[in-house]
Amino acid sequence: MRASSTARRLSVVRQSPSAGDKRDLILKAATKVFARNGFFNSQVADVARVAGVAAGTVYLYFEGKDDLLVSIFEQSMGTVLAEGRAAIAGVADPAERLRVIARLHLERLGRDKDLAVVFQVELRQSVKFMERFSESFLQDYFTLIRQAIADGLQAGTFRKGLSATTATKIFFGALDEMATNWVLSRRKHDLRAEADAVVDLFINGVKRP
Amino acid sequence: MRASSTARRLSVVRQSPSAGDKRDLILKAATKVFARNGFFNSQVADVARVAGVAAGTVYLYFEGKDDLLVSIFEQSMGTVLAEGRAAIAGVADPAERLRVIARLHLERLGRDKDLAVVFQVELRQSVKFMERFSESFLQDYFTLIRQAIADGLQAGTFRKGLSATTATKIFFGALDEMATNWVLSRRKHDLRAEADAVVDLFINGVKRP
DNA sequence: CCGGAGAATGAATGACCATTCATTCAGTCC
DNA sequence: GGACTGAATGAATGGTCATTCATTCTCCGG
Repeated sequence: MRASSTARRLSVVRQSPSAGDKRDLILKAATKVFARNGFFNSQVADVARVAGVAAGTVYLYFEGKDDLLVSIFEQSMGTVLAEGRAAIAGVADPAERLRVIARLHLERLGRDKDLAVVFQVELRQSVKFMERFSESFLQDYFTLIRQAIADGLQAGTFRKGLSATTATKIFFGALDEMATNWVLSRRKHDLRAEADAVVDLFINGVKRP
Repeated sequence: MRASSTARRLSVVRQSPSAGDKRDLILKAATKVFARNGFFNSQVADVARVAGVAAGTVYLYFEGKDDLLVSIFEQSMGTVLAEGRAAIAGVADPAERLRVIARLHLERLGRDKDLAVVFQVELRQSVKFMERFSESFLQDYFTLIRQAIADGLQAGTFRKGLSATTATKIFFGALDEMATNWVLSRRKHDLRAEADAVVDLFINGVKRP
């Protein structure tokens, strides 16, 4: 977390044909290693070994150990946000838009257990880390959700007087807990299948109508 | 996380008048230090200094650094569970019981920022830690919630066909996210005040009736 | 086939810190 | 007051890695 050099930028500039591949390779290895041992119990050398490169090579593509974790987050969130925006682009109904988001959210994590572990557990290392994440991509993700809720309020399909911000946190919290629970539970149920239950409960509540 | 000796048990047996006090003192110091630096970036020596004792003294009361973290969790959860059970004992209405739980949950964390940080961030260090926690006290906490929901289903005040387990995760997830968000947000709103919003949304959903 | 440039290597370095334990301290009893 | 006991101390130890960088490898143009 110390350095602030240009390693990443350089790696982008590097023209060798397999440069991007190797970066991805290391990132994938890091995801696996961090997921299985935890970030602080993982050695950079482990990541290198799993990636099939020497320890020093990691430092050609990343600023240091911390940068590996940060990069996993940034890369995944970048993809997720892009996919999310694309997926809801054509969906007008706010409730339906929330459903799309919930499905994407749980499907993505349910597809890659290691990534899910890193997201649900390893990324929450320290307040400093989390504050940093919360401020960037995660903020955008929250905005995606809040927008749908705000639209529902605007359109009058959602109850008046609701706080969009609070509802957003609750919606995200519900999804987040489903994912965490899945990561920690021994018996592996289908995470994706739970998206509809979350959305349904969020829309209708538990009370008998 | 290695040893499994009897340090803790001994400290309970110890008869010196201030033994319990000192253990608490160290635990409180650990909460503060872990909250501010993160568990892995904290040194046992820091905890000792804040507690006003020598480094070695910590080992008279705890098995090691890990035991500090585990003990913070166990002590707090023990209290919370006892308080929670007592508080809902006289409350018959399931929805009202959920309200009591939500208030207690957010009030307790809102009262002690350091404790909140440790619970929302530091305790989620690694899957190994979390699995261990999930299996013990947290399981009991979930049961507390699930029972209220099951009762609501039984009584017919909650919608038929709902999965109590899923609803429990969603309810807990919502509370959990409120707490995490509070911990990470710069402007300190009143966490306790959000309990009602969570319960209300959980009961009624967002849709206009 | 040679020279050179960029990539990759991995052994060596230097910090860092949990834990131990020989020593000191403080209180109690006779 | 002196000997005993358990509590507390904190300097020393040992092990663990992140990171560096001198060296080796690979590949390409001429």
